[in-house]
Amino acid sequence: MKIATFNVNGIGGRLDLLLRWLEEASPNVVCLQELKAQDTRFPLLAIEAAGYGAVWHGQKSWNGVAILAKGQEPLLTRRGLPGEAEDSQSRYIEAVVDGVLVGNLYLPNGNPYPGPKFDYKLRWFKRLQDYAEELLELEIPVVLAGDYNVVPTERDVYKPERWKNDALFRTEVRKAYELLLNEGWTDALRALHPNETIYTFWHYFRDAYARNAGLRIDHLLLDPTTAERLVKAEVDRHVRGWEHASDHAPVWIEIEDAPLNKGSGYDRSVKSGPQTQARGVDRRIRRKRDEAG
DNA sequence: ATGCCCTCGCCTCGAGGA
Repeated sequence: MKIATFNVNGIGGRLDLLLRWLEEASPNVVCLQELKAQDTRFPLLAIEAAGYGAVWHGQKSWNGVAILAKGQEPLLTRRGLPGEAEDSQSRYIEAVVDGVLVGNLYLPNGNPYPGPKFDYKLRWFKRLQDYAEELLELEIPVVLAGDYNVVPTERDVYKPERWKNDALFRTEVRKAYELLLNEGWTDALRALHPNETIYTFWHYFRDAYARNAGLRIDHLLLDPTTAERLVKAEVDRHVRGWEHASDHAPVWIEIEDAPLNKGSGYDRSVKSGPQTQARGVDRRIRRKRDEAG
C-alpha cells in the first residue's frame, strides 16, 4: 500500500501536474495540502476520471486539504482538528482507507516570529500532540501525513544558521515535533534514510531547486505497528523540476500488508474487503471515542 | 535586513507563503 503526501500549492493551477503525477506514481492514498480553493471548486470530476475517490476540506484562497483513494471512496472520519472551536482554517482531514486511518494535516507556517501567527502555530501543534495521543490509544494503524512546516533537525535544511529565527526551525517548533516522535510516532523518511540529506521543498526564489537549497518539511508519521510494516519511503524529487511545479515535491511510503495472527484486529481486516475493513476500523474509532466521552 | 517567485482574488496590486 502506497501512501503519499503532496502540498500542491493551489489545486486550481496545479491540476494538470497532479494528474500527471497520479498517473506516473499511482499511489493508493494521497494527502493533498494547500488546495487554495473553496469546497465548490474542488475538481472532483477530473480526479474521479483519474480513478480516485476523494474527500476534502476547502477554504477560499488559503489552506485546504484533501484525501484521495485509488478505486474507492475514502471513509471520512474527521474534518478539522479538535481543540479550538473558533479555528476556521481548513488544515486537517482524516479518513480510513483499507484499514488504515490516514490523518492529513497542514500545520500553520507561523512566520513571522515572534507574533500572533507563531503563537497560533504553537497552539495548533499542541492540539495535534493531544489528538495524536488519542489516536495512538486507538491501537489501530495510523498514518499522520502532511506539510508540518517543521524542519526537524539541522540536517533537514541547506543552511541551518540562516533559519534560526524562522518559524519552521525555531527551537519550540522542533521540540514539539520531537515530542511527537518521543510519544511513539516514527518519521518514515528519516527512519529508512537515517543519514541522508533529503529535501521535500525548494523555494521558487533564486533557483533554489537547481542549487538544491531545500528544506525537509513534509512528513509521514507512523504509529508503532505501522512503522513495523514500513518497507519504503521516498521523495518524488523530479516532480519539483516539472513545468509549472509546486514548490513542494510529493513524498510517499510503501507499507506491506498487515500481518496475520497478530491480534489487534489486523487479521480480521486482512480477510475482509476494503469497505468492510474501513467500516470495521471506523466502528472501533467511534466506540473508543464514545468510551473516552 | 530584504527581496527573490508564485498563487489567489476579481484583480493588474496586495497578501501570504516558507
